[in-house]
Amino acid sequence: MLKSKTTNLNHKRKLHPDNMEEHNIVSLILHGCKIVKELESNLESLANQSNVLANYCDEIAKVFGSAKERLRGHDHQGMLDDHDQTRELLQQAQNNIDHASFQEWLIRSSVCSYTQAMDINNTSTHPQALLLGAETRDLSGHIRTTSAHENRNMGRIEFLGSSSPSAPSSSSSQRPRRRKDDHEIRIVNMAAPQIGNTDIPPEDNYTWRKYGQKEIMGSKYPRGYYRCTHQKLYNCPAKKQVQRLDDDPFTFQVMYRGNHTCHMSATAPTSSLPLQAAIMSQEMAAEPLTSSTITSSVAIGRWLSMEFSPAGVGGSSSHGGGAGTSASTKEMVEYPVLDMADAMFNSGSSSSNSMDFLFPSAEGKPRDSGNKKNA
DNA sequence: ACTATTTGACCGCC
DNA sequence: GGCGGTCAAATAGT
Repeated sequence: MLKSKTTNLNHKRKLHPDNMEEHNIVSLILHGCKIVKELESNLESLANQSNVLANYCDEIAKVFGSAKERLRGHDHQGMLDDHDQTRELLQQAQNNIDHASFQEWLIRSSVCSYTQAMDINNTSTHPQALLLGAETRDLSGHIRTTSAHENRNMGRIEFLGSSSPSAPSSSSSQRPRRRKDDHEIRIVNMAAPQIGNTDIPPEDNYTWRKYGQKEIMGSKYPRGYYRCTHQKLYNCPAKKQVQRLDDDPFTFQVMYRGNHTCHMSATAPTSSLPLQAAIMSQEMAAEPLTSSTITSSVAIGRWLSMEFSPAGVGGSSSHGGGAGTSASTKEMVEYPVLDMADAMFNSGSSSSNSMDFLFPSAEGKPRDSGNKKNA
């Protein structure tokens, strides 16, 4: 009857306690950038010293690999939400490194080795999947996705497709309930925040509203039920269920159901950045997204997922609405990466911060009116 | 005042 | 009938 509020769990899910880690990661990236620059400046003189070059490459790969890992483990905690400091630090990185060489490095670097991850043709890629490096394949209606590389179960993603061949007949009850809708189901394992409130499900750059929690038979931990915050406003059907794994309480299993349609809203902010437009179009092809919720980790996930790999992208007809098209394969492949680099380094004259691409302002996020009860 | 979360009840499906 | 998904009143937080 009367609810006893458990206030200790009643924290807002926007808490991002470890700015320190964020700072460390960016510092790591900065360090990597410096090494790249150093290598670049010495490249000619070291051209015949393969050992030294190899050491440089190792170091670069190590530094960025480490940053990558920490980003992947960290972004779920929403670190990129509060990014003024990050923005500033990356701006320093921008000043620290030559534009063209970084573009080239981006293309060649192991940071972009999320390769298999990226399947632009795919039509059901979740941003989180992109971030975690998911590969998707259409298996006759049964789509399954797994992490391209990740030893831990974090990042493992499965696309299960609709599991309800028998659509429920629309109920004639007073409280019509839709059950087992036709939306595809995607399952993602995500690491729990290691710092702060580990009860908080990892961020996935959407805004969710919890509408239920249930003890599940045979499971140690309850399952939380969330729906898109914009469900009411934009009739967005996206939902997710979050549950800790029995054998690994530090991992959440997140089941996504339904695609976000809230980006359709005319109120959703738009971007002027060409790359973001390209990303948007890819996102649109992949999965409806609200531009207001394309936040940095998604952008970075996209970015990191890009690779100079014609095989991976060449056949994509849905590649970038913004990119126009009949460009050579290489151009088409490079376009997103170069564009991203352009976005980063072309200080441009526009007042808009080029870092906005990576760290869009939080103010763009519309707040939802919520489903107020008609008491 | 408004929004988000909690939680018992309700309901559909197996 | 049991389980899981959802509803919605109560309540906490801002």
